[in-house]
Amino acid sequence: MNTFYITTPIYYANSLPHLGHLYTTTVSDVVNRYKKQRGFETYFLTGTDEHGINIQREAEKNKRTPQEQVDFVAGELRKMFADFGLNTENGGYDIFMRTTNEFHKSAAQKFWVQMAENETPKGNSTIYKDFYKAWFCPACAEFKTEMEYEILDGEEIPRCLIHEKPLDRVEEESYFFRLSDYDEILLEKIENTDLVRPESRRNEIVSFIKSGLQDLSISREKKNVSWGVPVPGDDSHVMYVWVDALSNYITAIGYGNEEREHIGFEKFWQNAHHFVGKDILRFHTVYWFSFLLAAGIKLPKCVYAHGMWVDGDGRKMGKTLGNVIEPSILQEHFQTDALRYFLLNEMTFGKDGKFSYENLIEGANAGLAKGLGNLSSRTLSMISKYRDGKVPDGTIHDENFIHAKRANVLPDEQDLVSTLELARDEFIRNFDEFNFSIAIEKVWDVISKIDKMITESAPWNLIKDENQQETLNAVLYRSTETLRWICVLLYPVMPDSMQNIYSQIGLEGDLSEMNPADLKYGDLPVGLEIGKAKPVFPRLDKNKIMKAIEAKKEEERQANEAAENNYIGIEDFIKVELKVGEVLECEPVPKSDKLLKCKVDLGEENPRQILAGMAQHYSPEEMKGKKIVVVANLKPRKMMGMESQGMICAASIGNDDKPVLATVMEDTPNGARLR
RNA sequence: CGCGGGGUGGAGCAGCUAGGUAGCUCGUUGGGCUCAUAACCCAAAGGUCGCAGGUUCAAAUCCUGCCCCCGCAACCA
Repeated sequence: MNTFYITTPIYYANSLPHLGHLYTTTVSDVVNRYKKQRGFETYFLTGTDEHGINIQREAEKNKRTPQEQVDFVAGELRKMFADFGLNTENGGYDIFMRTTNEFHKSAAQKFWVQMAENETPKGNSTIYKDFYKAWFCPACAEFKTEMEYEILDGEEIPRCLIHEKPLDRVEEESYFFRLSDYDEILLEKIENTDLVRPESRRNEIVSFIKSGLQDLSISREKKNVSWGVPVPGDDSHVMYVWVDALSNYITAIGYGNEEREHIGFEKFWQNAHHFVGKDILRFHTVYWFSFLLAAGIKLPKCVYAHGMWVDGDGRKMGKTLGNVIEPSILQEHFQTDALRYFLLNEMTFGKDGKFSYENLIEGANAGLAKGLGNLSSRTLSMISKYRDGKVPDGTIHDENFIHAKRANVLPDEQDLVSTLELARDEFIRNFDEFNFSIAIEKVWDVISKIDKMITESAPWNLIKDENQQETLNAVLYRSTETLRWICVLLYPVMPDSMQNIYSQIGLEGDLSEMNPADLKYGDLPVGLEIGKAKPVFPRLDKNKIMKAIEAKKEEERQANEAAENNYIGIEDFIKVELKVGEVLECEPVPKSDKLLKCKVDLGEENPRQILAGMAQHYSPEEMKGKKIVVVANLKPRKMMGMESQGMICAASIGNDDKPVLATVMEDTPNGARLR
């Protein structure tokens, strides 16, 4: 059996699920189902990339361990995929890959070793150790060359041209991958082939390679980045994302480990397809291909870069603009199949597409409710009404030809058959090329043709005419048979709904196992008892849905506003008692580097004992007699065995938080309150 | 000269690689029909294909120049 391996990117586990994840995984799911129908043994991978400094930081921010952080994000993503029927139980992905899987870590190390053992095409060592001294843009997560940064007048630290932020000077020991030796072989593989698609993206990659490749840093010192896979044979380094993350595509199917061997690395890798967003195409071609070449592993069949969704006005989606499409809202208001149809139909695969809730509602109503759903409904209800719910024989005998012609119906079905066959072949051809929207359009041409046939032949008149009974039968049979074809063709796009219509026709069997290429006109059995007809695609009430969505967005916006701008009300401020005090006595705290012990007069009966962490910057003598500002109602706290009954306010400057005492400009009585 | 995408009837797009009557969806207007999810069918209106040059018998399509719009903090397919 032919095999087919499809992957989404493994999504970086430091952000919550969004439309982008949903889109790529949905498209991959559609292709996976399609290939299964076509008789391929398929394997479908999605998952999360869980290592690296950003995860570490995100974990810190959320007061979690890195493992807890990635468990959380991976869980959220799986939840979303399940909500949209993309999980294994619903016939979706075969593995939710995680780079923190133990089998992956050891296999990724094997991959590293295998690369290191070979020479580059130009006869050099593939991996070498060097010192890294370069300007690094944390935002790009990339080192910048002279061409990629600018030094503004009067500044010493260059700024990234993209982000316009100062760069970090990074100097550390690092393992390097000798990418610069792979330019020729990459061009040979990529240029003039279909390996990277679509063509416009391929050109971009080709010109990137031609502009010169720089060796790639593929490790970080463990003391800086601990959350990663250790470099084999050198515990002081962990792999920097690329080798670790990209190799998941092969470790998941059994490369370099026993746990996944049963999936079959040889079997599936020979027909591997990566679907990625255009923003990460470079990593999946230049880097990934070079790694594979270095390890002596065949390249995948195809890397396809799809476009991005922008909002209805063509702007990028983002939190600041508030135009993000929320998976939870999609889940709440729309059928999954309607969404799948929209995602596949609306975007010319490979280009950017516009997405708004309005577009989705209108698209689903036009294509599904008014189009396919209505066709199914009118066809089946006529069979119920006119033929007792049984599919009639569509043959028109010679003696009735004349009647059929009068009713604008062709006596034989040959015209319809060739239309259907052409549509089927075009559908398959375009689907094979991942031209989803064109493939879908072919089906809608057929829907339109049947709608037209029904209107022109007017079955509601035929039923009244004794001579037209065969004509009516033919119209009904042809419509129903077309509907059956459509179910098979569109199954990958809308699995549940097509199975639903299929059973309403009265047919049994699993569409997932029906090869569209095997469709033959006339396979719909005569006399078949149709099932109960019920609407498959309810018409969406645009006003109602938009109102609900707006209300929810407004609610969220207000919640965000309160949380985001860190304003506090006067009632919060007033809780803090700031008072002027005078340092009466001051001495260092024994065995402490930082603490000074002060007696401070706050105009109260007794002076307070306050410990302040400023010994490295102020001497006891300097402190004595100073008028200072104290937080008077801070909960007392013990430090170095002594109680501190307040806090001395100071500005904090520089990287080492050097304190600068806050004081008052004029003589002020002790105990005066600041407000 | 930062990088990239794009400018085609009211809206969203296809067509551009291999020049030859400008197409699709939605919307609008009028008509038809009633089996159907206020659906379906027919017809009409509506376009200087961003601008200016060039090549050509012929340019939305090829060449040159120009103008305009969008994305490029973080997250991120």
